[in-house]
Amino acid sequence: MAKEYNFQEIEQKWHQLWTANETYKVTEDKNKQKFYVLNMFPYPSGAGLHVGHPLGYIASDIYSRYKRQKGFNVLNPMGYDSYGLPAEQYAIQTGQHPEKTTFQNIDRYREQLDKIGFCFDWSREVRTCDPGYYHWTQWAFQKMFASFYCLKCQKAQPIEELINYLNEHGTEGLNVAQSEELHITAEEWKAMNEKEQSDVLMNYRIAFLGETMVNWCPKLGTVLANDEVVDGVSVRGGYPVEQKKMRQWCLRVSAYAQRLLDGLDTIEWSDSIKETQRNWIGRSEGAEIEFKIADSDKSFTIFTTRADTMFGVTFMVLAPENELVQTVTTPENKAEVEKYLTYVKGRTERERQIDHKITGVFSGSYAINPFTGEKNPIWISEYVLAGYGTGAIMAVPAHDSRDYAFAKHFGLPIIPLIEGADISEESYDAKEGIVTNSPRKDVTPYIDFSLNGLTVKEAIAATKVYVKEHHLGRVKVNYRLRDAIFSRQRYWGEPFPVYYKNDIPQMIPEDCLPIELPQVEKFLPTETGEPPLGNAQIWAWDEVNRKIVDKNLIDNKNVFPIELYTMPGFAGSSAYYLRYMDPRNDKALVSKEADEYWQNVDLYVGGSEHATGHLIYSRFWNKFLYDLGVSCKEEPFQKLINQGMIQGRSNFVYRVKDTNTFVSLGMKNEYDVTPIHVDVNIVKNDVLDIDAFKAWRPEYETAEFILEDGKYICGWAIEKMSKSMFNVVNPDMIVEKFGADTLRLYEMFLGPVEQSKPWDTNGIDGCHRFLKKFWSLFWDKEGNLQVTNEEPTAENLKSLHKVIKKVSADIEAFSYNTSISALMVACNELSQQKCRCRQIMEPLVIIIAPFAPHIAEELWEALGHNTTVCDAQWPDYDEKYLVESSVKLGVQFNGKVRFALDFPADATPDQMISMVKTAPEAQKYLEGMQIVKTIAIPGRIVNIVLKPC
RNA sequence: GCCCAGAUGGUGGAAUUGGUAGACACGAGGGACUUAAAAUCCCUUGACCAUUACCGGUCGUACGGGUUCGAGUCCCGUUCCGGGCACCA
Repeated sequence: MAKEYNFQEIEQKWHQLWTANETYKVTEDKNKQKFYVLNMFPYPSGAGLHVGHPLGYIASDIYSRYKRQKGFNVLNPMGYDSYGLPAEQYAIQTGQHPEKTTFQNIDRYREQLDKIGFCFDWSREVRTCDPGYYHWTQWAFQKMFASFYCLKCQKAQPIEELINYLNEHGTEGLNVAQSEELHITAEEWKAMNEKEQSDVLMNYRIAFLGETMVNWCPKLGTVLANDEVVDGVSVRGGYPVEQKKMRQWCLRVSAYAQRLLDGLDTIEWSDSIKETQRNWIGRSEGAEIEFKIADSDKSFTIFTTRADTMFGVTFMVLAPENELVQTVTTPENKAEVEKYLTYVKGRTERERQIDHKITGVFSGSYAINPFTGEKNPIWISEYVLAGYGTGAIMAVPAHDSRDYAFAKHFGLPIIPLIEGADISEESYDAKEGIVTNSPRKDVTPYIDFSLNGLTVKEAIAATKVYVKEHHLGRVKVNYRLRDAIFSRQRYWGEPFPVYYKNDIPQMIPEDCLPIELPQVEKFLPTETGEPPLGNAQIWAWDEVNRKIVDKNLIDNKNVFPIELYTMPGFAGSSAYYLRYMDPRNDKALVSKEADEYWQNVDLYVGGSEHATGHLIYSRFWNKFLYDLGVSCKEEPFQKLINQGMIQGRSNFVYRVKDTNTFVSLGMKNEYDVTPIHVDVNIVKNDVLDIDAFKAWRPEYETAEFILEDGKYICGWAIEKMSKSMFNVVNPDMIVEKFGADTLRLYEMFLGPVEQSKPWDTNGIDGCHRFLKKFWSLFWDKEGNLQVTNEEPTAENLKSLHKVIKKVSADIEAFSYNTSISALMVACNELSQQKCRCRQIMEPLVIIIAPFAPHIAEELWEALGHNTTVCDAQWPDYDEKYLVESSVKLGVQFNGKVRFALDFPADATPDQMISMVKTAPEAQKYLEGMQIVKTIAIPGRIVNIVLKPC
């Protein structure tokens, strides 16, 4: 009896040994080059790990193991993003503390992860809900509170510096990131009381309390960040979201907009994700130009990217929320304007986003074009957004499609400014062409400024210069990137280390951190509408004794209320990669030594759905820590691989209407049938297990079947993986049936890691079969190791070196499916060659180890090694074994292959051509023809171009 | 509407980046072993034509053009699918 591949025994054995020997524990080792591999840590949901999770983990595990064998000191940690809404929602429903369910879920995740054989260093595990961890989330928040962003030095600076500046100069000449432009003299600043000064500083702090329009989700009872809202509904739960003005903690992410944009050029991420981030940041260069309101001493500023179209402005538009609306509305128009504002208020964000109705109202006032002196009517319309630019625009209907639609609808004039542009049907928006009508001599015969004859691009530049020189406005860069709303009205999140003294927020001293999440009985908001933390009794700060005390002790002297908000989900996930470097440090987020050794993440693996959330926030967070000198690298994730989504592959059975008879796929068109989802776990290769089906549901017990070829073939469709479609595949079942090594191999063999693909177990047998074949290479019929010390043949060496070359290159390129193919080929070749030389087999075990570590360890041990295969050195290939003495090439005439010919490997192009000319097979093609041209590339191609004589 | 990435057998996918398209695997068909099943092994498998057999031929990488001795790969246009952004001035 041959020795069987008993994967269950093997895998269990090695899991135990790995744990016992701490095989995957890493320490900072200055003698070795570091390599940091990181997976986006999971949120431990109640549903457990599904087959989509391991995809990325396996890919990065292979890379980690490979790098380790290449001699790198590899950090490959894992942890849990363990604060979040689902656990809290579950707590509200069942009364179970979210910590309890979260920990249960974590245990289940760990169990599932362990089965797959990852090389995580679990001694470095972090959990975002652990006080030892969120200590540093709170700490970073306090640092942001204590900082402002200097635009001149493009860096976060201590707020004290700003205070000093205000003391000396007021806001005069201040070039910093701010919520709004303030004009305060040093004297005014110094005359302010504490509360007023605090409010002024909020305008500059990187973490600040802001009265802003927020996305309020009534159903979830909390505010949401922009990336948590899609199409006017919450990403989690899909509940409606409305705009509401609220006082919230915010992070001044927008201050870093330019650095976030520039940094993209220094990192190796996919073009599509960089593009997504660029869109999200939304940089646009333009100018702010001031328009005076006619018959008034007031004026307002608009933002435009098309300064060249100043001569085509025919009206102005204010956003309905713009503060100037009241000012510009004349008494005669007041009633109409009020009516319109009421209409706009009644429209939800979602409605405004979905249908773009052309609506608006004339305010009665006019604005004076600073170039031409023309009076343009000021309109109010919802198509202008309050949150972007200045909330006011100059309308150039000839060259902006929205202005055009508005002008047509309300019968406003349209003046073309570009030569040859046809604007009879639609506006000409392209930034191309030659400018004309600028100025129009009939309107402004006196102006000494002309754009006529310039291209649009030249005209934009010329206008900006003119605006600057004549103090009509300023050149301005706008970003769409908004500041992040940083507070949530929820329980299960990091508490803010903040208390309120006379309504002025104060930071709890750094040495008193962390402020631990208090226990509460109920997880819902309080009866008075306070956030859930309002239910906590022991939740007040005693300033004198420096500790948390009972709320009843609140007085106005030294006990104060603590912030009731908690931090959002992205707080904990924004700097976790730094914490893994030094996870148990209670003196700092990360020690200087650990940070300088591990630097940043070399390879980050995770889903692309985080492109505008986590991947922006953590870049921002890291840049801030970089400014502080905590992180030595400006970008946290050097290379990013986005694993594709795993979709579900659903199966259907077809029930004949009004019967309990099911008809096989091939004949369903002959009947009137209803497709019904069937559990994919009772279908194999689209063939239904009829007995299992009958047992699946009581109503199918008596089911009858119309078969084809004695089988019931199911239909299939690619759909989202979901319980209701019975297409969820759990990795545990695969591990049980085929082993972790097969699962690993198969998930990688499915296709490129970055591609989304349906989960389809149809091919899993092939991978399992390969492992069995591989296993049997090592054992003879009696179950003894058949590896010998024979000298390998040239053929053996060639097979081995070919596969080493291919697999090394493919792993570096994350092309795991092709490396597995190469391993399969090598296995077949060596099996055919009946190769059993140790010199061949040992390297083979080493290169299969990243993919199938359990079987590799077992064989490595059988080969007589008492070290782990993880530390076996990755073999180098030698080109000399791959060189052919002769190469068979197709000989082409006029680009068509006619016959094959053997060429010496070192033949020169000329020699190749003369060989072809003299080859007997060639004569019938050469006859009566003359050679026009010859092309020969050694090892590649030989082609002779002929034409008749 | 704008931007990005794609389209290759019955299926998942290869193709050294311009050099014999379809590696590898699944599925399917045929065969061997077996009382039988499982497992294992061998052969066939892009389409069409030709053929007793051998040797062959034509067409083929979404569609239409182009560059080239030669195009899945490069260029122009079209269609379709996926992703992102979207009254962003």
